[in-house]
Amino acid sequence: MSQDLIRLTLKDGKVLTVPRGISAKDALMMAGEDEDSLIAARLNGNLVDLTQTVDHDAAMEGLGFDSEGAVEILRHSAAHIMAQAVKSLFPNAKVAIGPAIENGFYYDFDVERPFTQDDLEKIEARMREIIASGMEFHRKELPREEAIDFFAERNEKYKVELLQALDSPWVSCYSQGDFVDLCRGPHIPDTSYVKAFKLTSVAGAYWRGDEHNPMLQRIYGTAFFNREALEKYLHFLEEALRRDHRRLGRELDLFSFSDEVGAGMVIYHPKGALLRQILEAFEKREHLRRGYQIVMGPTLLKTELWKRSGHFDHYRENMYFTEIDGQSYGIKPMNCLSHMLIYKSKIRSYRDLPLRFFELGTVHRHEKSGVLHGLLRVRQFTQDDAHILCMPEQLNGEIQDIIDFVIEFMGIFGFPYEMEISTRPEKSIGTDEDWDRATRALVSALEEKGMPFQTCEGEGAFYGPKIDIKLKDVLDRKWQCATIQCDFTLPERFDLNYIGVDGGRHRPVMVHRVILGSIERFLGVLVEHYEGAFPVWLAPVQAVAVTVTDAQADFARSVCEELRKAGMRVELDDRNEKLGYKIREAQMQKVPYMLVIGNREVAAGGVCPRRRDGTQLDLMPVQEFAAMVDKECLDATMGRVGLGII
RNA sequence: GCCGGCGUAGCUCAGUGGUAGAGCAGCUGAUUCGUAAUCAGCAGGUCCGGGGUUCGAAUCCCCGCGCCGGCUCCA
Repeated sequence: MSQDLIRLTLKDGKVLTVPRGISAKDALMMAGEDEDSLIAARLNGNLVDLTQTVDHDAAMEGLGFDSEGAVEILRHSAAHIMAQAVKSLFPNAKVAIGPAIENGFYYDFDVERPFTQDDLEKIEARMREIIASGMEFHRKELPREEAIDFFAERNEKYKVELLQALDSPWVSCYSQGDFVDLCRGPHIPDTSYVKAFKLTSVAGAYWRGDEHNPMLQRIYGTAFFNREALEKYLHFLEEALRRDHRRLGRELDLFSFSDEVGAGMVIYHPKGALLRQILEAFEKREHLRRGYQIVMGPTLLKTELWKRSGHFDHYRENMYFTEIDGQSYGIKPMNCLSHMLIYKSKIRSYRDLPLRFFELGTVHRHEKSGVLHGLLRVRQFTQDDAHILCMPEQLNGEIQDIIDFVIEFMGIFGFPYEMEISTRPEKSIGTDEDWDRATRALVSALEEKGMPFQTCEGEGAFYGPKIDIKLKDVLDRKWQCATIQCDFTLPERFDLNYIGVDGGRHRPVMVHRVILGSIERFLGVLVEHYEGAFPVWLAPVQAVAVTVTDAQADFARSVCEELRKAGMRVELDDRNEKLGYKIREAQMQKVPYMLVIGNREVAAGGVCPRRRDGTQLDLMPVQEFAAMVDKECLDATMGRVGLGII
């Protein structure tokens, strides 16, 4: 083969012989790719610009609009365009970093005054000009020192700082028009590829995320290859807004917050409290079925005890303290302490293990004011918390049981989920042997269950490795709820032990775990997931009886009474309003069943249920309706919950 | 905690220095009606709290509380 030819292996396995030094774009066009749909290329697995020249044999693949990673390249380029616009409007602005993120991009700027909404509009307008002019992105490689001089000259101290932290002697910069930015690339060929974008918000953000650093101004935006995709995304945002649990919580009269009470404290109204009671009743039954014992500990415990557990040293900032009779007490931020004391209340034998203590434990954590968010981030919340104390050889089985528990619950609520194992972090306690054994127990439990999982190296708690379960709601948003954590410190600090078969004392292994996590957060997620239209087994009000006129009130009352006796949660709407009005209201309250009661029903002595989705069922006796709803509840919960759980 | 925005009737919001408003919800009355809003009338406010500027503050300034969007933190 001639020296001037190289061989490119294409995605479909075909080999293309091309001149050495050809651009990625020309090579891909020779391979039959459509110029208009290409935005970048993959060379030996690495993303590169279309203008990249190829000097050696390689594997090559074109990146089209729909390819994985394509939209990230677009968004990153959009961030550059935004930075160019900002620099042209605010020449004194210093640029920091501007990556693509999930659903969009951002760029951080150091500016004299924060951006306003007006500024965003001006920036958007300038971006549109830049996009319309179709400026090409040019890559330039230069020695790092040269780049430092370049940016230092332009007073771009953040870029200089970034460059100084880099190891490589050569770096790359990209320019479009007069704007030059330090960047690894790749980028879209020219600015006109950004067919649809929007700047969404502006917020303060610390340089490198560290609160000791200066605060920069971050502008968020998003970009797409076509207008429809942007519209779809904006529609998704609207959808999320409609499902917002804070709004639905008010509209459905579930809960509220009050500035007189204080930030981050939930007030449950009757329907919200009922919903929570249903969840809790369900949980208690499920834990008892699985051999957990329900326990209850106090809210206030002496500070001395928090010192012994290590919470005082490691978690004090988040705790509330008070003084009673000259004694310092701390309000519990976790439930483990009394569980430790229950374990220690008598001598334990290996025959007693495993012990599984379950508590719907209400804890207080002093979260920073800026992070509070509806039910999802509060200062007082209740965990479905349990601590399992077992022999090391029982650990694997216990973990498997918990995983089964989680899987079953996620199935009942209709959530897909992902699992992650987090391993030993740098700052941690315990022997290597402990960590290995516990980590292996977690990994093998997941493997034996055939569960796929991700590994997050060094992300474990300082006291032990953990499995986190992230559920995904109907809008594909991820929420952390369940977590399974091994703990080497507490059994040690509280000197827990059991008498083994050999008659000697041994240290039990401890597992902290929650299934729903915080009941508050889980409720918030549930509200958003179902958009407030709870499945009938969870709905605080399962049916509303609606009279057509006053004449049916007595019969309607007797229907409600009968249904209540059967365990149904039912309300009566006998107000002097037109039927349509009452139906509309029940519909907006998302009640699963409406029982319209007019003269026909009175005469027949039965009900004609109407489902929330508008389907109309035939006349049936009241008892038959109750049996039907009971079955519906049981079917949705794998036979666990019927009528009358509360 | 930090940056920015915001706080007016139960809810959604108008009102930018000169007598606090609308729609929905509520109450009263009429209407007694068959599957997503009947009509009329009435009532409803420490304009988040405190301080200041001003002849006069919902409106301007300061402090605090709370909410929203982020950052950060998350044993």
